[in-house]
Amino acid sequence: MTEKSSPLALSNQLCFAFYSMSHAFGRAYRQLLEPLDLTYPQYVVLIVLWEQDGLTVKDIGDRLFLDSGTLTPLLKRLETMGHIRRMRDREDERQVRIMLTESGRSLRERAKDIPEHVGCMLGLPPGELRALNQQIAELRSRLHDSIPSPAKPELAAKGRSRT
Amino acid sequence: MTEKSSPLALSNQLCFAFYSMSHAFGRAYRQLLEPLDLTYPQYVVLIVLWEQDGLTVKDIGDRLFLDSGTLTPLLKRLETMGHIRRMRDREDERQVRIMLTESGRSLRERAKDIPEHVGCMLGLPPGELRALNQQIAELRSRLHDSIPSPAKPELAAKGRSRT
DNA sequence: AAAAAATAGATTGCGCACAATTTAAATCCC
DNA sequence: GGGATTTAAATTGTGCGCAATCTATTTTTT
Repeated sequence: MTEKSSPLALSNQLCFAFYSMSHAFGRAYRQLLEPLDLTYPQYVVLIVLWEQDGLTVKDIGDRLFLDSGTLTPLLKRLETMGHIRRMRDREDERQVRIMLTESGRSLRERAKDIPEHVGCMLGLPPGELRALNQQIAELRSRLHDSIPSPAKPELAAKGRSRT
Repeated sequence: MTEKSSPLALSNQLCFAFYSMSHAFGRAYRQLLEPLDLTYPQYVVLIVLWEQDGLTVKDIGDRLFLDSGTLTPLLKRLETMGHIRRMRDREDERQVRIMLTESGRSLRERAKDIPEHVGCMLGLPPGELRALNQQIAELRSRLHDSIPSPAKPELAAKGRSRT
């Protein structure tokens, strides 16, 4: 077995393909988001809130597969920038709700061309993009299902019990 | 246009698919690598060195699309753990060469079943895995080609001039 | 030969991402 | 009603990942 065909060869590691591609996306988005003074994770959080305002930190974490250790500092920075407000839920004070401000809402208009920009960079027809998106979402589910973890993403934990 | 079919909808963001999948890989590998006391990026660097010992920091950076700000601290930790040695090149003192120690070489034997483990988690036939790997590598090249950057990965810069 | 330019690696600063732990609030059980 | 358990968010600690800058060395240009 040559080095190139070894299961350990770098070029055979699907994980590295995703790792490096994710960083390449990060670098591409960094330039497109720089005029909005946003980082890529901040932009992703705003996308979630543009779809549905008033979500809790847990809601956002479930959608993005991120935990509160990552989200709390990030949301505090967005609040400092004036794009959101963080408020304890009146009915359940364990929960913090995230509301968009006028400034946060207005960023959506400025961001609306970004996906098309990136689509041009990739040169991927919409049908292929959707197919790849769907394939990756399925693989992600399988990985999530396979990871024994106390803080499992909600949708993976449904219907499953752990011993 | 409904929220779900908007170009800004989270479920339509290929970047988020890669971002979240990369993190899912990280979590999966964390458990498999914990017995070897390695982080995922350290493991990826070792994979490169198992293929070819004695590479420079720049060589490793080119292979992994990482810069020296990321690699230098990581390599120092691997050195502290006793898995590698860092040495200035005798002929060109700008370059630092990375040599595996006996400890670093022996980790390869312990790591050899990890890709199969992950393959089981994904449930992807080898042919599909290779096809996906190749498709992602192609997309990564296109993204790299599209990013105007002073520190462009070497292979993207070949044959291209910038004005 | 000497100055200028380029290259390689290291450092600084900042923003994540995650595991583990802590704090506060809500729910459940006796 | 009160204690035990669970849940949500925050905090602590650590390891990246990147941009910008700095230092040292090599190469190129004058």
